[in-house]
Amino acid sequence: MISKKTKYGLKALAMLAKAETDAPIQISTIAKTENISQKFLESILLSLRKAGFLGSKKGKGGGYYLLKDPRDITIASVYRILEGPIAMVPCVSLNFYEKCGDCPDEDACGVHRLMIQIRDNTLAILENSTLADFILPAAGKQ
Amino acid sequence: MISKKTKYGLKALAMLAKAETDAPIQISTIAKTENISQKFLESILLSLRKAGFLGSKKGKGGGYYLLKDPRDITIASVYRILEGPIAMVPCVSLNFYEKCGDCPDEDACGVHRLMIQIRDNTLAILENSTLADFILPAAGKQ
DNA sequence: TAAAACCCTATAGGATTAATAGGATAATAG
DNA sequence: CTATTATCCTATTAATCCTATAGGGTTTTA
Repeated sequence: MISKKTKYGLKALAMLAKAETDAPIQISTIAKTENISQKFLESILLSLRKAGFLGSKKGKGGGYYLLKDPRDITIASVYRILEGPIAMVPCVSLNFYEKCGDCPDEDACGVHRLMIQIRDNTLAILENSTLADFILPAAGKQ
Repeated sequence: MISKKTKYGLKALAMLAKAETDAPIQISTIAKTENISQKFLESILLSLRKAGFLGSKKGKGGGYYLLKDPRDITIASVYRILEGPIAMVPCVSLNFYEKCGDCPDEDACGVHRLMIQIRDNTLAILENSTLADFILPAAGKQ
């Protein structure tokens, strides 16, 4: 299960991607449309901006806008920013690796081997899904 | 990321599957071998027994043992018992469905559609992985 | 210069996780 | 029959994480 933070982040990104305009959209607009607590959404969009997905404009007429083509924003990359590791256990994470406290020998650990398989399969899905998949009706990929 | 509960449960099941004997193995033995808090492991094995995966024997010479063939215990089923839903959001969960608080129309929600795809792909992996995959060296499936 | 809108930090309440404690119950060995 | 072994079960706790809120600061535009 992903956190609401990640879910809200994805919904916000989807809305920005659908907009198809370069004009910034305000936090309050997104919050109302998607039924998200505005203050909570603020912190989420801030993270996404610092991660390089979003640009922002301050002052009257300001707001947030996408910096990249939706096809170049993978779900995997958003997931890592908002949710953290994609792997099920730290000892098989590529980007957030941590050694197991228990388990002296990773190569001898059956759980470890299985988790690597699951990680690779999951990654294949998340790396191949992009924001663009939100917009189009669920047709095949181009 | 899965909880330690699920990870410990999988390690314990893997150890029981490897044992290849009908003789019960004691909690203390599993806890020491796998470096798991014994009391914590107790509650985990209890859940797995109630779920029908394990049998137990009390008293001297007692312990836990597998009730099924390792090939008939899918990772998905263990995951659901110890961790909960496999889906990333409740509104696409098959076994633990819950309607979104936000999001009035599920069919119109881009996140919803994507999460269904991810769920189906993840399920395909977890339903096709079994305890038996822990035992054999990572060779191809039979 | 006033209003709009993002920027940033802190914090609080609640839920969940991980572990511990302590005993009750059942089975076996001698 | 009794002592020992080992599971069974409930309750509690400490720590962490999640979600949300508060409250102002800063920048931009009209």
